[in-house]
Amino acid sequence: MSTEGSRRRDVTVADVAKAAQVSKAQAARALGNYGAVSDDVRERVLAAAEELEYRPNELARSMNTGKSNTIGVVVGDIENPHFGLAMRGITDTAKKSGYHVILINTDEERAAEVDAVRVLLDKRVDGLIVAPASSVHTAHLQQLRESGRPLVLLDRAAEGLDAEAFAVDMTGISYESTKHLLAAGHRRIAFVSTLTSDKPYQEGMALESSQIADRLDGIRRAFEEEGLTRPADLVRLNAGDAESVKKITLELLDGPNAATAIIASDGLIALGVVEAIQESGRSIPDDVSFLMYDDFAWTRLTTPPLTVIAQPVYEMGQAAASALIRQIEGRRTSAPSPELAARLIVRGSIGAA
Amino acid sequence: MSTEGSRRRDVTVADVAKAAQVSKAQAARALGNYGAVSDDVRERVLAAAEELEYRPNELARSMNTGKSNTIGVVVGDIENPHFGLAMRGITDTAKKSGYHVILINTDEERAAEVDAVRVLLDKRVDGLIVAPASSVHTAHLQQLRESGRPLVLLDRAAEGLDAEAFAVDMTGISYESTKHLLAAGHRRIAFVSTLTSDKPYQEGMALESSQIADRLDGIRRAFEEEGLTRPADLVRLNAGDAESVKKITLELLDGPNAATAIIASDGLIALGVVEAIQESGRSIPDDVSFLMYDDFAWTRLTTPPLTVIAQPVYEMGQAAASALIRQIEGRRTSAPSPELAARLIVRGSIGAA
DNA sequence: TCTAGGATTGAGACCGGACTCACATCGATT
DNA sequence: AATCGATGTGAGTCCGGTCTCAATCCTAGA
Repeated sequence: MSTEGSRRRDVTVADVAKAAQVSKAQAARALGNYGAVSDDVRERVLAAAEELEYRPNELARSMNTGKSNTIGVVVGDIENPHFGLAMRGITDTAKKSGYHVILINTDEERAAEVDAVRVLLDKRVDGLIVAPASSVHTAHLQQLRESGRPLVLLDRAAEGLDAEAFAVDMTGISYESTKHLLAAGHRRIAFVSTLTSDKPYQEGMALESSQIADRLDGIRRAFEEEGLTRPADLVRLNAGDAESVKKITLELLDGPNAATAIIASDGLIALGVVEAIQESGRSIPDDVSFLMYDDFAWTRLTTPPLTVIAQPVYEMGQAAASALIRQIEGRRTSAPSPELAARLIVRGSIGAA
Repeated sequence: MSTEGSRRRDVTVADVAKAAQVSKAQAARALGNYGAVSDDVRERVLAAAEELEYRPNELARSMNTGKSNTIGVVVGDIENPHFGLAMRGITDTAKKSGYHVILINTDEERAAEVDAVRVLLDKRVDGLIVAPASSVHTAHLQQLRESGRPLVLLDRAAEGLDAEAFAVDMTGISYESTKHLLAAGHRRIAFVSTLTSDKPYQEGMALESSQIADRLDGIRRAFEEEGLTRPADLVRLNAGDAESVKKITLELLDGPNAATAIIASDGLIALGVVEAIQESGRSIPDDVSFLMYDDFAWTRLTTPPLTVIAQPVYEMGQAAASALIRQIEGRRTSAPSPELAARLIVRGSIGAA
């Protein structure tokens, strides 16, 4: 109907060659800028290419160079600003080196992740950046590793997997910030995470996420160092959607053994927790203290502004991308990976217990 | 050093064929599930494929089917949650139809956008979703359109470009919310946008962005309907980074002709404006009223919660993706595009002038 | 028993580039 | 004038699939 005379076939080197009256091989050389080509031929070919609006088919090129100049990124949820920012770091870095990025979202589901990795491999990406949904079930990544394709991990480590991981030292920062809470007199410190789990949390339980495990570890160590025991009943998992976050928050604040401080494991949870606190008529930090991971700009705008754990997310993305590209191009580590340290930014959401 | 015996060549149909003792053609048929294949052969081939862990090379497949099952997405800034959410809508929808997504960031620079489009075309994506940096300079999109490749626009329209655009009716919602402000007694209403421009805004000036133009149009209409004139001096462009946003905000609030209400054109600007207002010791809505575009969760957490214009961003992404896929697959419009209406959510940031 | 017509099958072309190899061409060397 | 190495050049292969085409195999109907 509106298709202007059937989508015309793409212009190929052969077409250019014919127009320039040279062999396909010569045209390819002139276009690809390799081999020996006389000035005369080069000019004619380039002119013809211009004239015909020739554009190389990257697919064909990839096929026999074996390089697609594309890296695959697998994350749990691009809607989460944490990943949005990391993604920005990745794409910026990739672009600088001439790589492009294919993004796949997994909704933090392992099956989707397995599938994503396979799909990207089938598309022959040059390497992958994965934020693994699980730090334990990593068979698919292990396999990927063995196939020889470059892989780096983002945000989380994976057990027994020989791959560079770009994440901050969670145990350390968690320890440090728990100390901060303890110093303010808090003992009933709650931790709320999206991490899914069949059973409620209990001491010593194995966790799917290294990140969460490390954070809990940091908390425990801080408590122990003071000769105290971390209240395991205040560790809450499965805070999937806003509804469950709110429900959990209210539970934590209820009863004689209520929490006096809550740590939100990420920005999405933080929103739910703070909203639930406000809706229940309580105030931060008078009724309950609050600490969250990730320093989003909006955390400065609430009353009071929120005390947060800032992670260099953009830099993590950058670092992951450059490390991956380095691997792809077979270069040995040039510069040691940058620091990637998290830090506690004290604002107004933590008060005395 | 650790490369386990040189990255082994990929397994191809030819390998599978040999293992199954059939011709390459038969193996391909069994694997690709087309043509006629006897049960016996099919079984042997499938078994051999399994055994050898055969995985088809999508690049090769794409090359002679002419389909890459990939769509390209070009946005200004994936770090902006607005696009993060839209992206989520796009990837979710794409996945359902078996498409994958290549993302390119342009930093809202036209040159980068032109380049992005070309690159995606070279990669032979099946179609593109573009959030055009400019609604005026659209030669590259025009060209794309003429090449016959499916294209849909996201978030913004482009002048004289025959392509479906998925965006809300900006003029309408802008008109409506300005009425709301006027009803509260505001006359000095400011509008702050990132849109870059050589000259400061002045009445009747042509703008690069249809989106902003429409919003200003809505504001103007609302004023005119009341027999008033929209104060053009309060329209501020070039609010690029947080610094300039703050500077502009302070300017707007200063002097005898200060603004009594500020409209922030997007979430990033909103953060800067609100922060500047707070830092200058003023309060919302007592000293100045505030309205912003996009209903992010954090807008409910500030004191007071912010009055916003909610856009169905996720749905816009979904709609854009399904429309594009429909085009790619040559189907005629089945369902009419969903509504995509923005709405004013009144919370506490608008008071009497 | 013979045969038409569908089911199977293998050889090979093809997609669009990159690249190998053998064969000129040509000015410089001796 | 014969020789040599450095270009130039075109024919043709290859990458890993899809797909056409002609040949072969079967089986039911006559």
